[in-house]
Order: sequence, then C-alpha cells, then structure tokens
Amino acid sequence: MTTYITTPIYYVNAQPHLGHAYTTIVADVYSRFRRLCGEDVRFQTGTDEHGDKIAEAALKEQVSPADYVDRISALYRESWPLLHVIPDTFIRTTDADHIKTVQRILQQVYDQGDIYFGEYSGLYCKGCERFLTEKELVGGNCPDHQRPPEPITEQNYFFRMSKYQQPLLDHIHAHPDFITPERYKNEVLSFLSEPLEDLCISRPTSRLTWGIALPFDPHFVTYVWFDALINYLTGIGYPDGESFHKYWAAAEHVIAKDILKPHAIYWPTMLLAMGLPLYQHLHVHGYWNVDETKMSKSIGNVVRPAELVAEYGVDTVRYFLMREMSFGLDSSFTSAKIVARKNSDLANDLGNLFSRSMAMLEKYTDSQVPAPGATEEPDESLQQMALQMLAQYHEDMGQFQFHRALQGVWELISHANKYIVVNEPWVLAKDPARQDRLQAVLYNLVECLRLLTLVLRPVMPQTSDKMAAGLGLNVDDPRIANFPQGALWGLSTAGTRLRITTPLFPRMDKPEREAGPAEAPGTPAPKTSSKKEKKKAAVAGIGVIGFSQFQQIDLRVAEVVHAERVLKSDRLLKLTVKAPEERTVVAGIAEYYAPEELIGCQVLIVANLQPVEIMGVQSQGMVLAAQTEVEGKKRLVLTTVSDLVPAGSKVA
RNA sequence: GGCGAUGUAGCUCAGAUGGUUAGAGCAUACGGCUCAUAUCCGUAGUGUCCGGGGUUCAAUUCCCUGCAUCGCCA
Repeated sequence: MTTYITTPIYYVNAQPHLGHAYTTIVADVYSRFRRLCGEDVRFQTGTDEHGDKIAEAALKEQVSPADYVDRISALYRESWPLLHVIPDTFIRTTDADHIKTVQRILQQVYDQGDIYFGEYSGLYCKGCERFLTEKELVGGNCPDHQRPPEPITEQNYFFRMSKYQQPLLDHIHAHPDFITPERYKNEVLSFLSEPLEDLCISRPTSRLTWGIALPFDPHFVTYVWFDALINYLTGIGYPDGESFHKYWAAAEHVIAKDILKPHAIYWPTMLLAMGLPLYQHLHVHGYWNVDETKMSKSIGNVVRPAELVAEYGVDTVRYFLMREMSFGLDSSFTSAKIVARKNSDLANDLGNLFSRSMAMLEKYTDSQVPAPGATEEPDESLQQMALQMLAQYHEDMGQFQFHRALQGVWELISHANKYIVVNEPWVLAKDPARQDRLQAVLYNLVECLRLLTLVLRPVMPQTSDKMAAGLGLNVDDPRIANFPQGALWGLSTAGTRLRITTPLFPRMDKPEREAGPAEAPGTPAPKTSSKKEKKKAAVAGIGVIGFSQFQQIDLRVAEVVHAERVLKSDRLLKLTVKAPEERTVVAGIAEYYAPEELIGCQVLIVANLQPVEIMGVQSQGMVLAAQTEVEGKKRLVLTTVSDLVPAGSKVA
C-alpha cells in the first residue's frame, strides 16, 4: 500500500502561523500513522510564490521578487523541523521543473481546446490593481481608496471548467467520501447545483509579470490556481517520474476550509481536462481562533509555531492540536487550554502513569521486565480494553478522527491508572507469598506502556522515543514501531532491562489571570483555601523555591554552532547556539575556552532570561557553568548533558 | 435575499429509529491510597437538552415557527 499526503503550498505573503502549523502537523501525523502501518508514504508541502501580492511585497522591501520569496519560503521550510514535521518533498512554484510542468499542462489543455481567449468585464480599482466585486463596494466606492472603481473589459484566457461540471458531479456522487467531512461536500454540491462559470486563468503582463508565462502567448502569465494546484503533480515527477505512477493514485489532500472551492472544483476539473485520475480524498479542516477571535495580523493575535514550541514543547503542541480540534470544525486556541491539556492529560495521566510504573519496576523487579504470570480478572479487562482501543484507534486515525483516536487512547491510560489502584502492587510487594502476582501486574503495566508507546508514535514521536528508551526497546523495534506487528498483547520479553528516565511532561503553572480591570467589589475573592495552595504557601515561606517557581526557568540544551571573541573583551565570547532556534548568547568564559573548541558542543542555557546588551552584543540567554577554584584560581567549567540530545531539548 | 448547519451541566462536547434516574472530560467540594511529576482512585452535585406551537399515550429527540450563532451562495 502507498499513501501520498499533501498540504497546500503556502502563499509566501505572510509568515507561518498556527493555521499552517496545524495543517502540516495533520499531514505529518497521518504520514507517520501510515508508515507505522507499514505503508510506503510520500508527504509533500511547499510554498506558492507567484502573484501580484508577492510582487508588491517585494517592491515594498525594495528587493527582487526572487530574493523575497527565497527568504519567506525558507521561513516555512525551517519551521517544520521545529514541529518535528518531516516532509519528503518541499516544493516551490518557482522551481524550474514546476514551471516546466505547468507550461506543459497549459499547452496540452490549450491544444485540446479547453483554454480559450475571451473577455472579462468587471469593476477595476487602479489603487488596488484588481477587480472588485459589487459586494466589496462601500457606497459605490472602493473601501480602501474611497473612489469608484472603473468598469473595464480585459481580455484573458479562460479554462473551460463548465464542460467538466457534470463529470465532477457524477464523480462526487459515485464517491461519497471524496470530500470530507460531509458538511464540506454539501457545500460543494450546493455550489455545483448552479451552472459553473469558466475560470479566468491569466493576467496580462502589463499588469503582472511575476508569474509563469503562458506557453502559447507571451503577453500573459498564468494566474494562481493553474500554477499552484499543479504542485501536487510536479512534486512527484509528473508526467514521467516513477514516483508519479507510484503515488498519484493514492493522493490525499489536506486543506483548510478557505480553499475548499479551488480544491474541490477547480482542481478536479483540471485533472479531468488533463485526462488524469482524480485524487482519492479531500480532507477539509476548520480554523483555529485565538482567544475566541479570528487570528489576524491587525488584531495582533497571530500565533507563531516556533513560540509555541519554545513555550510548551513540541509534543505538547502536537498533542494539543490533534486532541482539541474535531477535524472539520473550528476550535479556539488559548494558553489556558493548552496548559490544562498538558497538565491533566499529559503530565497527570500519561506522564504519571509512566513514571509510577517505572518507579515500581525499579523498586520491585530491579528494572527488568518481569514474567507475565497467570491472568486474573482485572488483567483480562485491561487486555480487552487495550485491544479494543487498538482497533478503534486504527479506524479513527484512518478517518482523520484524531481527537477520537486520542480520546480512546486516554481511556486506556485512565484504566491503567485504576488497574494500579485495584491491584496495589505496593501491598503485594510486602507479601513474599504474592511475588508472582506482583510480577504479573507489573508485566501487564509494561505491556500497556508499550502499546501506548506504539499508538502515540505518530502524534508525539519524541515522547514515544523516550518511552521506548525507558522500556529498553530500540526506536525501530517492530513492537513499538509497526502497528500490525506490535498491536498484540504479550510481546514484551521478560528480562528486558528497563532504563530510568526523567518525567515525560513537567507540569506547568496556569497562566496568570489576564491583567484587566480590578474585580468589582462584592465578587468573591479568589479562594486560597484549597489544600494545594496551602501547601504552596507554606513552602514559599521558608526560603526555598517551589517546584512551580523552578519551572519558570526555561532551561535548555543548546548546541554551539558558532563562537567568536567579543571585541575588546578578555572574558567574553559571543556564541551562536541552536536551542532549537538560533540565538546569540554572550558568555564570560573566554579565559577558559577557545572559540573553536566549542563548536558542536552542547551546553545548558537559561533560555528565558531577559535579553541584555553586553559590550554592544545582544545576549539572549545565559550559558550555565560550574564555578570552582583550583589552587586559589577561579575556574569555570561548562555544563553539558551526558548523551547527545536534540538542540533545544528542555532541561527539567 | 436564497440554501444549509448548529443551539444539551460553569467550560468543551457526546448522545438517543420518540419511552423509566440525559452522559464524558475539565473545573468545584469531600473522602481514600502512597507506587508516582502534590500525582492517582472514589463520591457528590447542578441541566425548563435555545423560545413558542403542533403530532403522539409519551418529544430534549419528529413537524412548523421564532430567536441566536456560523458557513456557503447572490
């Protein structure tokens, strides 16, 4: 089996935000899931780089469009590794082979008579340099330029989309899950119930030059969709590439609802015109609102993926996005929600289950997988629940019902926590006659953890790796890396050496209450009487810091990629580190370390220290070093980790 | 203006071809355990299932209508 999963190519007039991250993580999770199932997967994303908005933006910055798109495209490409998203192909519409393919297709469709030269009349605003619709006008004027647009007629090329309306309708009716969820299919069908107009696919070069020239008329470039949509073919080597033949038949497109029409109508009719089979499915998701309002630049609530990862950790972000949104519907993103999910689902439920199980294994079996032993009633229901979860998980993941799949996984986690309470291993441990039972209970917990490691892999690859390491399994062991092979009960081997690990997810403090107007008199004062807070207050009084205070310090592993002396300073080095984003840190270690010996070193840094300027260099963080004295002379020794870890790893 | 979707616990949502006490998670309160990241387990609540009308022995579930929110189209 093969799978070809795509995201839209993102328009480079804006930087990557939460919405882009969601779409791309969905595609990544799905591709990892299919790989887990042993399939041959191709995963593609990229950037859309032509058009007048780009030309304008480049002009504004006084750079060439080519330089401009190089810069923004790189922002997208560099965002994905931060989210542990690993596409196989990153396509750009400015790639030479893409341009060639688009022209080839245009020529083919033109030659067969499905592209014709015609006229387009509309209201054109010179200020905006575009046609406006009646609806956009405010009192007959362009809302941006406060003057009436001119009715003009422009000659352009048109794609005979109307010709393929009926075949498309037939296809949708014959393939009820062609567009999912159903609400979006209904929208498309409702749109198709009216006669389809032909699609204008060109712009005269007098108005736009930053585009792909029509091969049959150099006075025009192609406009938006005939360029962008074709990326799905170019990226796999259409028309002659081997990959094209292998993957096209298995194409799955993921999009946000704003580009439904181009993907559900323009694109299939284009494919019909080309004589190619249509994609398998179009998966349409909703929007992320931020703090209950639409994310927008002007409001200033745009959420950047890199900031999320820095604040919450990559797997928390991935989990939250997959768990919180019902695929297809809108959801809202707030820091309170992500913190709540992290604390309750990840730290308390999953993290604590892992940590308490591993601790008992360390104490009671000397960190070895024990023997399974006889099956009793609670064991049976645990097993049954696990197997049921595996089946449901497989179905839900395959249908893009990620939130349901995860809900099911968490039911098992919750059941496993109950299983521990019911069986009280700490009581069994005190009774020499019940050692076999103790071993059996712990074995069942190991099995649960292993299955969790398996199913969490697509969503939280880093956590899954960490759990695998704790369970003494290689990351490519089929028992945690292959769904059909690993999705059975009883595969853990007695005697396997377990490894102690740090907690999977540290708890986070809830976000401070929004700074707003003081509470009206008469409203109840915030309660401070809960057990938790009393304890907290007691701890705070005696001059030690609470765990939560410690957690406010963002400690990370940083990899030194560049180091140089700070001019006119004997003690300072200017380090460029990856943590995981690049940042500059000034460190007072020049007397003890030479710049060149630091390249490639992993050091510990405080990442959320207020940036300061030291000797003219902006320092974004602080490198930690041990201070000691050798024969009365001060000495600094850099801190590091005992094994190589990804740059930016949290230290907690 | 046309078409469609949604409206269920403080919050996020699930659900029933119409039929006895309408569910889950989070949040709240109380109790228990100690293996665990002060975690976990148990118990306890609160709901005119958007308003109004109709069909029916019986409607939150079906029909009509109104209101609200949202989407698509014009």
